Order: sequence, then structure tokens, then C-alpha cells
Amino acid sequence: MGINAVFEALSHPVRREILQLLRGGPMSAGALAEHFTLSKPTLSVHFAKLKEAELVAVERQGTSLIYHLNMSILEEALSGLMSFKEPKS
Amino acid sequence: MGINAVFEALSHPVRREILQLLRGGPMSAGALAEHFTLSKPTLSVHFAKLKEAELVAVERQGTSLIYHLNMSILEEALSGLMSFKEPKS
DNA sequence: ACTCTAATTAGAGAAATATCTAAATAAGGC
DNA sequence: GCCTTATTTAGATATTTCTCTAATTAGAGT
Repeated sequence: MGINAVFEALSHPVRREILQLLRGGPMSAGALAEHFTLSKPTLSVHFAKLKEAELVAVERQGTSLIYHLNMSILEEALSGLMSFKEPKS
Repeated sequence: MGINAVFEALSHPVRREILQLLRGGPMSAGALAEHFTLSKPTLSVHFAKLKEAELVAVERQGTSLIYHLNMSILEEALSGLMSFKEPKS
């Protein structure tokens, strides 16, 4: 959990591309999967890792699962690395 | 090479800790290794991955190899991620 | 309840990663 | 040239990661 899961999640190019796609707004698992040549189950595993790292959040809409980007976790992880850690204001 | 190598390098906690140590200034391989319980050859492999990603640069001083942090690659990769502009992989 | 669509979980195999010990390389001093 | 120190490279093994197909879960409509 925590920072390890975040950097582990960021280490795979497909997962970074998923984040990139979500930058344009929330998308369903199926819509995301269409952007790749990988099988849906494979993509589903990538989604699970992003979710475990809390880089994305998921919400059900009917039979679809909609993923959205969680920017704050990303900022937190990266600023931790750079030690931009600001004292509490 | 490129962005893939950078995020792959950042994915391991030991390598992130090496970068943190180097933030305090350049250090030799041996001095870095003292901060870990891992064997020197293992650390050497971690150094090699950081070097391949160009997150560190190395310079010889006598029998010692001195590692330096390359902040610009780090900033480039992280800010690239934040703005989701991934350079060609 | 049955069926259709959307997506995940399970199981398996291949490929990559991390770690160790032992051997090799490089530089400096005698 | 030989020895010592510092570090890397090689080889082996255990663990983890990635990917697939097949099976399962979940919801909506009829």
C-alpha cells in the first residue's frame, strides 16, 4: 500500500497511458480497453493495480464501471519523491 | 531507454531511497551500500538501473565510483507525468 | 427466471526482476 | 609486477509480473 503501490503502478507504460486517457475525463473499462490491443482481462488487471494505488477511483453505472483519475495521490507521491513536502499551513 | 527506464527505475523502493540519499550530495558506491542490508553486488545492479535511466551520473575518483543525482531527468519525468505529456517511449 | 452485455476473477505459462555467491575488472601503492 | 581496495559482472535461483483463455459475477431488460 501507499507510496510503493503508486510507483509500482506507474512503472508500466500501459498503466501510464490509461492515466493519460483518463485525463480527458472519466471512461468505462470497455472504452479504455478499446485503445489497446491487449485482452480485456489483461486491462482489467492493470485497472486493479491503478485502483489499489488509488490513482483511479471507480464507480458503477448500470453494467459499466467508470474509472476516473485521482490526481491528488499522484501529486502526493511525486512531491514526496522530490521532497517538496510543505509544512502544514 | 527514455521515460520507460525512468519509471521502471523509480518503481523499486531501494532505488528511490538511493536517490533520496544522493539529494544530500554525491556519494561513493560503498558509502551508499552502507545504508542498506543488501549485498554490494545487489546494490550495484540498482545503481546500474538508475544510471541507465540517467537518474544518476557516475564519475571515478581513484578506486571509487562517485554517484551524483541528475535532478533534471527526475523533474522532466515527473512533470511530464503531471502534465501527461509523455515523450516518445 | 432467462438472456444479453460489461467486466472481473481464476488458473496457467512465459518473461522479467531481485537477490545471492564467486569471479573479474580497475586504480593505486609498494 | 604484485597486493589491496573498491566496485562491477557473471551465473544461478527464487519470486514477481504480464499475458492469455475460460469461467464467474453483476446489472438491465424481457
